[in-house]
Amino acid sequence: MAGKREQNREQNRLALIGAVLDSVAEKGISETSVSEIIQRAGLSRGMIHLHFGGKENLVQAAAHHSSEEYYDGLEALLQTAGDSPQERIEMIVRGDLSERVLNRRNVNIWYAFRGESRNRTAIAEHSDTRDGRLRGMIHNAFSRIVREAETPDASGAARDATHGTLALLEGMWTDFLLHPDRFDREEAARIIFRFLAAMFPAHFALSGAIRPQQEKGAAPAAPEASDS
Amino acid sequence: MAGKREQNREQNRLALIGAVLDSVAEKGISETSVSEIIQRAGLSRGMIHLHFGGKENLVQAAAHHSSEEYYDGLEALLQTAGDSPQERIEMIVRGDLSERVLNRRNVNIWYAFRGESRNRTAIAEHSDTRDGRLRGMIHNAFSRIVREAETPDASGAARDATHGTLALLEGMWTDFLLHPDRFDREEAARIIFRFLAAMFPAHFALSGAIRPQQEKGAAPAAPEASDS
DNA sequence: GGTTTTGATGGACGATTGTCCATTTTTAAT
DNA sequence: ATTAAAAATGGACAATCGTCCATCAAAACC
Repeated sequence: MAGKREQNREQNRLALIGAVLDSVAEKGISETSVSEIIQRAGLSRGMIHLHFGGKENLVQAAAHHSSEEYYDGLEALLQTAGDSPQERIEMIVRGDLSERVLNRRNVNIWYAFRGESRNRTAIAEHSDTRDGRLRGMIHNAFSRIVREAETPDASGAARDATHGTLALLEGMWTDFLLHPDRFDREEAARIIFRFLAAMFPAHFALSGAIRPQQEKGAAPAAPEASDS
Repeated sequence: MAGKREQNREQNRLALIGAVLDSVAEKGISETSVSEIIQRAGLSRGMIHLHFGGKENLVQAAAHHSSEEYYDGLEALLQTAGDSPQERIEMIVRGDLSERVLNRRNVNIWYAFRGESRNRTAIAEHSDTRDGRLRGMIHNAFSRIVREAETPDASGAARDATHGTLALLEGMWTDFLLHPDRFDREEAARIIFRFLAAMFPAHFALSGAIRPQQEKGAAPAAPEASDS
């Protein structure tokens, strides 16, 4: 019953948001003008003001939307993971490095917004939200690992492991941003697990699936389906 | 000697570059207009076209300048470091996290340029150059460490340690970008060394001042039934 | 001191920016 | 079928963008 009226309305809202994200991913923020947006969305000039009250709010909504998409993808993956903390961490790491989450489009959008987040308050939240939610997921898992392991200074160890894992993931994203061609997802995951295995050998040494053989075997480079 | 003519010329060139960097750090790239730049530099409108041929080239020169500054700072620090590879790595890490290098101004500039680097070729080089040079420094040190330690698969270990350390540093920078207030340099360094100590206990265990907890006790009997 | 040379100035210029509204079109209600 | 309401249109508009050049000021040379 949604009403054709409201249905179209929402559809156009999403078209505008999608157009912003496409343009930001492809041309960058500075070249994402109102003209560019409405052309991509195939809508008229006034729609931005009508639906969002201005370009600024639209960009903010697009940032929020992108953030939600990122989390939906990650949490969907997490639901398919087992209950053990090491399984959850492994799923988070592999999910965060998977092609669905870590691809040219998302990385470009993410870093474009970050670069401008200084001024745009609402966009900074976008990054903060991600950080906060992801941190919570990882920290929960490490807390359990550390508790089981009866580590001295458990809370500190969990905190440091969380902070370190997040930093590693961030670094890998940056790596992908700067070298999308030569980026290797398997290598990125292997390195993270190598660090984790060194810190928690009982939990990650085997599950990490670290292959000692890293002769630069002609691993079939990921197809790298750079969209857009 | 220098000629008052040429002296002023160079001085104005630098004033323009400095104005761009100040503006980018403070207001972001999108708000760094020609008017903004010449106002900060206290020069006339035509200077940009005269000295750089256009705004685009000026911004590019500013990115290059910022990159050089970063490296000068880091290499100056490195000269005061000892010869041992662990000393050099520790100096790089602490230098990269020091207030002289990692501060709001630099981080804002760095990420602002990164966010737009997709389009601006020359700015992408700026990031690449940093990456290439820094990677070389770190990799050299790890190669020596790994060689001394007679690690199996030495080259792979050095490569992974380099990649991981770089990713950790990048992640810490991102952390600073998003939370400059609550960022803790000591904590960041401690976490990195904690990871390194876990990987190379003989080299970093003591200098890190944190005892790695990886030594499993006599009665570890992992409570986890599944693969540990 | 006069002349040449070059750096520096600031306004003119067309292009493009984002906002806003009078108008038209479409859907829902009567 | 008619009316009321809402959504969509596209152009007008002032403001701002970056470029460029005619003009001016001053350092360098003779």
